[in-house]
Amino acid sequence: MRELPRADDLLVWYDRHARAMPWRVPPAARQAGVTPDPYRVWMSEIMLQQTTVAAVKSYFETFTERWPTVTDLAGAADEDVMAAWAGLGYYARARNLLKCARVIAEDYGGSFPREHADLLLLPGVGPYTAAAVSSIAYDAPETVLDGNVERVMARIFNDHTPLPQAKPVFHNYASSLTPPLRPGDYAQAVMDLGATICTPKNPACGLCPWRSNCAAWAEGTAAELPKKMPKKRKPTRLGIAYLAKRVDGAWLLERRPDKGLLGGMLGWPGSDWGDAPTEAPPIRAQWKETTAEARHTFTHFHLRLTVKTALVPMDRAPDRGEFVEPNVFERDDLPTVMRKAYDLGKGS
DNA sequence: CAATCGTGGCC
DNA sequence: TGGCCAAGATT
Repeated sequence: MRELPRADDLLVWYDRHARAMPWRVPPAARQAGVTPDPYRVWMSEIMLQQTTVAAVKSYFETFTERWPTVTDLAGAADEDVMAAWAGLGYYARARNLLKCARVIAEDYGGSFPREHADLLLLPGVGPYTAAAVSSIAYDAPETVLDGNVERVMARIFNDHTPLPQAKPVFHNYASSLTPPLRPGDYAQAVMDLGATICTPKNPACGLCPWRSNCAAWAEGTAAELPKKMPKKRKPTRLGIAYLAKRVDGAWLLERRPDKGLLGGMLGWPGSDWGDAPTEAPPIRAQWKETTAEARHTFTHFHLRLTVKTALVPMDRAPDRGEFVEPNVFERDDLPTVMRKAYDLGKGS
């Protein structure tokens, strides 16, 4: 009978191999008494939802330099936060980030609650993030269950139950391994293990501190776990984006509604996105079609965006959207799909 | 509760 | 190229 893996063995590994990250207090400093800033822990966890560490780093630096405290962030203008988030994706996170900051500033006197149950009530904070903030920021013995931990548990216990069905069971596995001492470092250690050793493809089992306790290693099934439900294939949708440039260089843009795809972000006025998009120019003009189209893949569909451009006189009012002066317009305030359309149409 | 919600890197 | 994957939450 194989023994359960011990948290201590992982912590020893973590003390040696913890990756340096802008939001992380390294294990040595932590054990010397340095405590993490809950605001930075929360900020990083929101940004890291379904997003790679590499993609998050520069955004985290920008946000925390521009808004050093949750009170600063609470006082920011919506459009500034959305623009700063542009390119990172899943824009509901940015809207909820700001909502949450305002709740913390107004209802909690600027300090984050410690309890998992209280954190769970905050906008944009779900079971994972509540456990992450509670454990990492306050060293509470909560169990984090993210994609890394799911993979590690599936392998340690050689459980072939497909996700997401297996989630509750995997949480029980993870909970049974969570230690009362250094739970914050432990939470980060399991995730680091999943990110660097117990990887989705070609896991480096030879370097794993838990190898001798891993059922999948013993059975040779590590690489095929965790099992997942088959995914649907993505349909392709078509659309038209209208890039109107006024003779002074101002661009015609539109703020998208808060709900739905790219909610709250700036974008080019456009058609619907579907099988046969209907023409919907936002202003009367001589529209020209660019030769290439913008291709972009969202979570659940492919988009092929036809870009049309026009030059319009100063005195012509648009039916939709607002002109943004050239000294105010920033390409990088746009979500990626809109940047692609801009890159195709900016020269015309 | 299954569907929705971005993007970039990797193979 | 296209599917997979990443420190998930919301409805």
